[in-house]
Amino acid sequence: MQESATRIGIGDFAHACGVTPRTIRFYEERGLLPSQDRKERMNRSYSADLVKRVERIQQLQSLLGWSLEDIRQVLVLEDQVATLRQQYYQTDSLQDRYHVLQEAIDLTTEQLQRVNQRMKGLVKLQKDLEDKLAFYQTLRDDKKFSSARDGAEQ
Amino acid sequence: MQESATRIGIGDFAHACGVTPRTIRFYEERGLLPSQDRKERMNRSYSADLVKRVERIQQLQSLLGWSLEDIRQVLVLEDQVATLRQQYYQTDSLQDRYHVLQEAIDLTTEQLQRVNQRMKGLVKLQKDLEDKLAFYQTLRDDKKFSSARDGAEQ
DNA sequence: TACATATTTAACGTGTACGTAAAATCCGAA
DNA sequence: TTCGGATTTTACGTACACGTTAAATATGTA
Repeated sequence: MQESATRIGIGDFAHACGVTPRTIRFYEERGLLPSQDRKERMNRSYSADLVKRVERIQQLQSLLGWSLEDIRQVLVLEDQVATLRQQYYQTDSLQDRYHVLQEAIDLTTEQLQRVNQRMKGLVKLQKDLEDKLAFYQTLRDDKKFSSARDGAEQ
Repeated sequence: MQESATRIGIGDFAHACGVTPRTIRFYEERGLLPSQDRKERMNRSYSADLVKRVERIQQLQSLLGWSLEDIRQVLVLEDQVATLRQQYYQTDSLQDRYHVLQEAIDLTTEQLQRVNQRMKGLVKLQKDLEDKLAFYQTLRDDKKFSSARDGAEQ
């Protein structure tokens, strides 16, 4: 029964998220952030815990290269599960609960697969780069090059 | 002294790369693929080993989320080093060789840092997803839910 | 209550990475 | 040599993820 926690304006909120207000409104427009029911032209306000949600959006965007629509679908399902968790035993349809959970599991599994695929690619790329780096360094420190470098130093 | 190896048209080449001819021309236009010196309206032709280059472009694009301009800079430097490797001991300026190598090393190091950063993020995301998945599965397989599920099964 | 500053909606603009269409031209097989 | 499909250049179009501007309105402070 707490009074509404400290809520901040879109400027401070966006700054806390490391984005611009435009981005926040854009996310709301695309259904990634909850659209508040505010009276005509009333200003938006945010609780600080929503920052995590924006950070998660950026995470999925930069790390997995997903579109905002992809991300929205993930968030929607996560929200459903969160709701389910709150209403734990009071939910009307038990079948619905089960199905939402199953959907969440399927989606999360798919996400994990994508993550693992990326991981594989990244590991390969990492190895390639390390090999390349070692090769360059070998060339650089090669005696024939060292002598050249000596010549280059003054 | 081999005669020019089997060269293929842009259609087959693009297909081998898993992209469209438009993409190939676009990459050439942006300096990611060598612009061939062909007479007026002569058709482009490609040797199959160039496929690797396009695959590398896609790799950096999808795994690191780099822009084509970023990728171009990397490729240009790699090309310089490759050239250097060919001319190994016949290069005019030894200082130039050293500087190109040093640039390549710096750039590769920077790439590695970016890769490692992404890797960290991915590992974190992976862990989050695994935890989430386990949580969902626990909820689903919870006895209170199992009984609900039993009710749902006809 | 006056005022400075922040926020609002609406609309158009931007950069990236291509897609698509059209008309001319090229190239290889018959 | 002729013909049909592939390729050429040119140019406009598109999807995404915001940026920018402008005019009106809201909000916090003196």
